[in-house]
Amino acid sequence: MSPSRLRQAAGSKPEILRVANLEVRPAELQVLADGKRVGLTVREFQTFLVLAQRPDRVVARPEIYALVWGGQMNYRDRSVDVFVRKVRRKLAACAPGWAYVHTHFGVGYRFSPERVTGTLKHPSRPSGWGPGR
Amino acid sequence: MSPSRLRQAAGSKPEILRVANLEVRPAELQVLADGKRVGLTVREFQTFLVLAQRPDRVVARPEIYALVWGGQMNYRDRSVDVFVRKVRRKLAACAPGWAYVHTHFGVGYRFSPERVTGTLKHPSRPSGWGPGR
DNA sequence: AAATCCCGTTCACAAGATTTTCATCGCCTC
DNA sequence: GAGGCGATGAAAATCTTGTGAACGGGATTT
Repeated sequence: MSPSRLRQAAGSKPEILRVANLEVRPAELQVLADGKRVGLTVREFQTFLVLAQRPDRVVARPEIYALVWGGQMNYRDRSVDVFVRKVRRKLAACAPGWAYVHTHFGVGYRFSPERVTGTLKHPSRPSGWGPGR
Repeated sequence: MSPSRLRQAAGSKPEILRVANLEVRPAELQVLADGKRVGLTVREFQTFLVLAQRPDRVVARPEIYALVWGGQMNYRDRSVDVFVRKVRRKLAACAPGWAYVHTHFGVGYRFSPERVTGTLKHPSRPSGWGPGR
């Protein structure tokens, strides 16, 4: 996938987003957690933005793929997973005690900032939640 | 691109800028580091000024290009990179131990004076960072 | 007018980062 | 408990940026 188409999509929604302890700046491809700059790469930022712009909604994997990479996702393409993981890791490093991206088994991911109590095996997991849209 | 349009843009913000050990004089197209004048050429100065006037902000390559050269940047035009390098070199020569222009992979550059610890291979690189203006 | 000098552009290649692809392990559903 | 799906870590493939140097035009000097 050419990286050019990606960048333009990045600037499509210039509005700055503020949720919980986060500040997302589409124009600068930057995310701040507690004021600290989370060093997301362009692709990572894109993936995160798609979710952050749809808070509390479960976004299906193919939809995320289509929005970030464009085109249709191949049956077992793991790109989305890999990037969600990278984003999670970096966010966790900047803001321990927070969980932002939740997994919906068999469907996709959902963005909703949550404080994390103690030591959870996985960054997050839902329980009751209907599909997005 | 004609060099005339360039010069006028240079004088657009006559205010003298002082940051860290630098003094930037738009009116004279001069930059002083620790009082010593860094011999920047017009183009070099222009490139540097665009960044220096936007401290701590990541400025995209195309934006830099548009401001200095005017017009749209071709997909793989390396002009900006080349001039950033020239500026870096001259600044480094006048003020060792300082890093001013930082690279943001896939995006562009950011100006923020920083002391450099020991021997770094590259002039600079980003990672985590405080909020940009 | 010819020789130089200075500066902006463009190349080619090396060095670095990021994105993609694989293989494996563990958890979730049925 | 079996099979499917997601989480991970790491290697492989790509794409960007850093550099040094060559090329050319224009201005200046001799």
